[in-house]
Amino acid sequence: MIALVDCNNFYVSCERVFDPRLEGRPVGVLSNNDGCIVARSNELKSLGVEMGAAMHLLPPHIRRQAVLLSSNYALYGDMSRRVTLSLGEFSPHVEVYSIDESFVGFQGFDPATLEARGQRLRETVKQWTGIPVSVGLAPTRVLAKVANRAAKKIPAYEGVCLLDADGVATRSLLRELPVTELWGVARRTGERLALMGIETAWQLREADPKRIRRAFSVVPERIVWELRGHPAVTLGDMAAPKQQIMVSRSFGRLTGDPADLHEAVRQHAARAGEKLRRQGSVTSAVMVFVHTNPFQPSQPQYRNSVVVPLARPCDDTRDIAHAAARGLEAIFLEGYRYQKAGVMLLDLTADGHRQLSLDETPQTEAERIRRQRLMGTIDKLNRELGRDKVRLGVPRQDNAWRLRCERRTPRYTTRWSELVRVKS
DNA sequence: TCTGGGGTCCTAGGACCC
DNA sequence: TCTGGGGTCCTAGGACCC
Repeated sequence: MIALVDCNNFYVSCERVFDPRLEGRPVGVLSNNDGCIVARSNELKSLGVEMGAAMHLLPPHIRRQAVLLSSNYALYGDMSRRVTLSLGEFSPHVEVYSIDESFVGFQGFDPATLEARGQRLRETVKQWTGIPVSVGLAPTRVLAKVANRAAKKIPAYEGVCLLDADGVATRSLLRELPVTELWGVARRTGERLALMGIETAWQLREADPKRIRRAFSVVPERIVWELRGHPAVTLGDMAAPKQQIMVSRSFGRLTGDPADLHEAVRQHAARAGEKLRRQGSVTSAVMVFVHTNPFQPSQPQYRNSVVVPLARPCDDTRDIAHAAARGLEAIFLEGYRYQKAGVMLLDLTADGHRQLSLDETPQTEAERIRRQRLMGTIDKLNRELGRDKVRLGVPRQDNAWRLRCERRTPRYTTRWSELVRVKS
């Protein structure tokens, strides 16, 4: 059996841990740039606010009632880590699936004890971190997702729902569940399944796996097997190094100034370099992209990207930033108002496995070590003194690409200076 | 004024090889 | 009238996730 442990309305719950006045009120957390809603309390859901709703399109009466906060990723990331640590007390098999969800393996545990374990897990996480979680237990990951959904929605479960492969509860839940509510089935697949007469999870479970595979691919076929209780979905090793690293942001306001784009791209390149070194990889190609605001079709539209190969795989921010700058020059056009720029590192390999190409002069060992020390020192200073204490180049004040985040709460768990805030 | 950011996996199709 | 067959590798794009 496997448990899916999912934090309830995670970002909102994090905010509530540090500000109990938010309890019982409609609370929303906004995306970067305060653009749209990415987390909602139950009270906000009841007001009919959809996930992803654009902030500037919210009706005035909702804006008056609701508490809308900028996202505080430093806080959420740290709280997530604490929840994960707590889960480790209950099983040696914890797969962190996202910032607010983990699969916890209960292979070999006495099934009769699982519901009680689930309850104890909930209570423990709540007590140790302040975060409420729901627990779905089932023989497969897809069914554990279904169980988790039931644990959240049906009060009688009290936050913990255990489903077996073929029980009465499983059948009745699957019969009621629209197929697009399943993990791995979204709108596109849902539309095509509907044409085949498959609209509920139960109907998909009863479908012929071969037929599903022919019509789609192995992905939906695996879901059929999982619904029947045969494990077919295994997660890749979540701790494995990323195969690509992306850093991109929408700008705080549109800009056509090349200096703005250059600064943004340089910052993104630096952040990407940090991520790259943290996982001990090197990159051999840097992709840069820019685009205008697609939500303003009346304005001239432009989007472009370019891949800049590196002479030699590296993890040096200076090389990455230089390549990114060249890429930007290649695709930048005057006369447009840009909304977003991004940097992506491609062709990642483990450091130490880097290959020399035939025509390059090998970097001397001393030079390599010198670079490594420099980057290591910058990363260390930034870790210890706070992000961006040391960086290449200093952005101008009031640059257009700076994020808007006017409603961010203090980073309670990672910044002393913000924890002790004296209001005058 | 104003609409997020960062990933993975799979498949189809082209290039290329013998 | 007629133009092989099978394999690998790579890339672009689709679909999905939170």
